[in-house]
Amino acid sequence: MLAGMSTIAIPMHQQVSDHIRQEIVSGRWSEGSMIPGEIQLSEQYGVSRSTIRQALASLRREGLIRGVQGRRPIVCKAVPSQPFSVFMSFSEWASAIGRVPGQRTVEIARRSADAATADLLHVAEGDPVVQLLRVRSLDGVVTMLERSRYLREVGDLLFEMDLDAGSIYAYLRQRGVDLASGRHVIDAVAADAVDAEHLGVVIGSPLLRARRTAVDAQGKVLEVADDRYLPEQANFIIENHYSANTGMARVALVG
Amino acid sequence: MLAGMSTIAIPMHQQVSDHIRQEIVSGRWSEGSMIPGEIQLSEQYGVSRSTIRQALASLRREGLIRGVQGRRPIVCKAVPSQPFSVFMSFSEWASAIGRVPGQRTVEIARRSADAATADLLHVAEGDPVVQLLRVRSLDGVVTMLERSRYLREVGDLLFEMDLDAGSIYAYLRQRGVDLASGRHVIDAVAADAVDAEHLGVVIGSPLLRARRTAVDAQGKVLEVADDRYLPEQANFIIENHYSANTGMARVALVG
DNA sequence: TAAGTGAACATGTACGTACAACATCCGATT
DNA sequence: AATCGGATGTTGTACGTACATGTTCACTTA
Repeated sequence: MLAGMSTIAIPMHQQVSDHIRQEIVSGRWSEGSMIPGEIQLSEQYGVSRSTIRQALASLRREGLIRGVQGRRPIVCKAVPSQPFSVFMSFSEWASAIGRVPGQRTVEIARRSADAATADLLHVAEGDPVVQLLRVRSLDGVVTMLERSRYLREVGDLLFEMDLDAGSIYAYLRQRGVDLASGRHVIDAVAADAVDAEHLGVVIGSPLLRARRTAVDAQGKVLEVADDRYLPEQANFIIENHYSANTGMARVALVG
Repeated sequence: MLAGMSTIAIPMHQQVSDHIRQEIVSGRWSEGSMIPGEIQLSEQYGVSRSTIRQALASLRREGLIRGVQGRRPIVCKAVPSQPFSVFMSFSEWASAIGRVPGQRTVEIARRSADAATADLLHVAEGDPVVQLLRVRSLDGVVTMLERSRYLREVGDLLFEMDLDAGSIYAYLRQRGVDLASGRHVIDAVAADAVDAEHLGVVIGSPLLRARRTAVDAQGKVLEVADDRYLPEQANFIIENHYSANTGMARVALVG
């Protein structure tokens, strides 16, 4: 039976999927091999087949297994998937890929929101917001220029922090600000004068832009950012599978 | 009741989710509003609550609705997730977002693989591959320049097809070629002479590049492509959540 | 007026049954 | 020997029940 059962109410199907996920990521169930059938799993875990199906549905969504009707599911080959915090935070990302993150804060300021910022942050035009401009590097190599704007109540915390020391994301979480989801809109832009100066390229050079929005559990927008990467230094990978839907889209712009 | 029911076996839950999806994308159920409860839907469609839940689960996965226990689900604002085929195929994508896809084939040729192509397609250098250069448009507006290279056995099928007519992806699937997963590596590049000519921009303009790899169920690489988008016409959106791992990553390049 | 309580409603979890559709393999027939 | 069936195993679909857990709102009470 399940090892980690405790008194707090963790749904059965989640306990099962967690357990199976362990089998997979630990490598005990190797890539490409078939996993036990639904009936066998239901006997093994002592739950109904419906519950097993619910658990397997999660794993399918995550892309860990896939299969077709009539055949037992097989373990997918590893996807280059990064957990939320790694994808949201430059510092945590750098650490996760074994590089040393660096940052130089060009400016931090509290000022009134212009129309565009107000719209993105869902505040009124003229409301105070905290604006941040940072150059970020990997192993000392300049990689990205970050323009962030924070909701005032969140941004004010940043004045108490040593911005060049560590991860803003980790700091905010420690202070009770919990980001729950994020959205990256990715396109390409030509470097403007500010980009050119800080990234060390000529004006007009192609940059990879990720416009980022960070949202808390209640759906309140806490941060919007415009990150511009040197395309030689970093890029984004999206991997998707026939059976597993992932949170990505290609969109067309009107006009 | 359901309008489009027919004799062929489309699962009930899919018919329901298709129907509800229509209500949403058509705007009849407006963004942010609550949708009917599960019980009410089950009476409306004449199916069990289990079936309704299965339908709603799909919509939740696609990001069209969201909700919490005890409260009726609400219609999400716009976009997020697209199914595999929509993300892999330009034509299916265009249709899904309500635009008319267009294409002009500049060249289709069978030639020997150069070193870079051979490496990506996992064939020997000099092996024959099928190479394709197409300009793709939305509603008649030039959007993307596609450079594809196909494994010979797959690419040969394309000579029998009217390339300017429809979706290669759909055609290949019909011919028994089933793509199972894909990978997009996204960055920015400056337009070269070929890009400039076909996309109507000046050399050096920033373009959004997606280097695409399509793989079948056995893990064999069938197609590699270099798609260059006008950043004003299309971009990529990645949405991720604290709890759900999705198949995306930001990577750093060495050297 | 403000806070608290509970009924009504809604979704989440878990069980169960029955049958349909598909894959695989083995044996019989050609 | 090759092909065609059918048995068997497996997942997909659809139904149903029961109870747990969470939200909302109207009404009661302090």
